[in-house]
Amino acid sequence: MRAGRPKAFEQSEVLEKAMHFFWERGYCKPGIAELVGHLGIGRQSLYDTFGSKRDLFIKCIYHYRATQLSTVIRILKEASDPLGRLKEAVRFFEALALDKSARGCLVANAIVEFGTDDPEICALLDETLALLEGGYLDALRRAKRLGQLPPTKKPAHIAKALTNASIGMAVTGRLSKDAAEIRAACAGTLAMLG
Amino acid sequence: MRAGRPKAFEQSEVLEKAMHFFWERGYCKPGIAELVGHLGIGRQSLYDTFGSKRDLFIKCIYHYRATQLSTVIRILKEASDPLGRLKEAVRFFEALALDKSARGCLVANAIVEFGTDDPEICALLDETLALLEGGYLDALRRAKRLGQLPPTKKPAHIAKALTNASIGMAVTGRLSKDAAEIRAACAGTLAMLG
DNA sequence: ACGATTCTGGATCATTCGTTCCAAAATGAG
DNA sequence: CTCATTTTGGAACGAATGATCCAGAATCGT
Repeated sequence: MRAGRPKAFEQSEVLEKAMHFFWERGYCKPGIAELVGHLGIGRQSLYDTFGSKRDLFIKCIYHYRATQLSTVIRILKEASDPLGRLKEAVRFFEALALDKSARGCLVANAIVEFGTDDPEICALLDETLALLEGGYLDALRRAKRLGQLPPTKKPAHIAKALTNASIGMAVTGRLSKDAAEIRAACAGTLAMLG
Repeated sequence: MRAGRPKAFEQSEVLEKAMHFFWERGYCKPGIAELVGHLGIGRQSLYDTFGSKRDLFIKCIYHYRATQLSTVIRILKEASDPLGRLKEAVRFFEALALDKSARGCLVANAIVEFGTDDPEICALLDETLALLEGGYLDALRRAKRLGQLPPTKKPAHIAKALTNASIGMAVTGRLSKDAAEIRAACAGTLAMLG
């Protein structure tokens, strides 16, 4: 097997950079030139490796799921102290909103930006959101079984409401608000659990 | 005072159409041609009357505030039964999310789309959100005074959390989800009040 | 050295962007 | 009618869009 010049970059590293780029700058606004400038590879290498801008973006959503969202879900699936895990997860989104870069959440941003006119991406985003909701639901059910949750609360409802509030915090995080305001919103949200 | 051909359109009617257009299609994606096609006036009339695309969008935010957001705030400021008003307001955003057109909320959409790179629009959106939060806070304080709210709940926190959840519902509404799912999320959110 | 593979960036593509210029048509008041 | 004003849309602007082609340099295995 003859072989030529080796790849000068790690595909996964570039994907990581691309994810952070779209996360912060959005999909529609920045052009290819700006994107390439942030990736550290040539324009043609980009098209050869990842296909179109849209293809790359879809790969970034999967990467976001695997590297960012998965950490919240891992927290929620831990066996001990499910109520504590729930608070921890909400605090994760609080941290998102507190972040100075005001990136929000890649998935939430994409939901808004793509609207309904790209069914494939839309379905992918919906599916991604369902993963988070599933994590919440799992922890809520265990919390209820342990008596950590008032018996009147319905896990299915709260799971959806927490997912919803998480998205809200991600969007709120795009405005650069006082840390105190964000913490207050988070504290209010946790009132759902008591 | 000599005068010529009269204006063939009502400025406020065109503004209304423009608002609905940006609401549904976003700001960045659609071009001027598509916009003009929906307004029913000529391209040059658009620039003469409203200035640039960005100028028009800012006017649309004000219009949205005056025609859409104001109805929620009016509900929240009604004197009687503040807890009922709060539920009514949350149900307003539930209706937003249930809407088949999947428009979400113009303000929430704009927050995501503009990120941090347009300080003027950003400040306007922040200010607009504060109006909603103020409405929630007002009703919450009155509810607490009337004993409709558990004394442990802090109106300032809940007001921010409800604002946050409202944004979340607006974003969730951009995905076309089952009505049942949206109603469940809404029901869970209302658990904050009990 | 040779062939194979990859990287890079300039040139180029058609398209679209927001915007401006302009000229013709329309319609009012004096 | 005349003049002022407004509407309309074609033409054009420079800039930017996403994407492709291509040539040259780089770097591997043989």
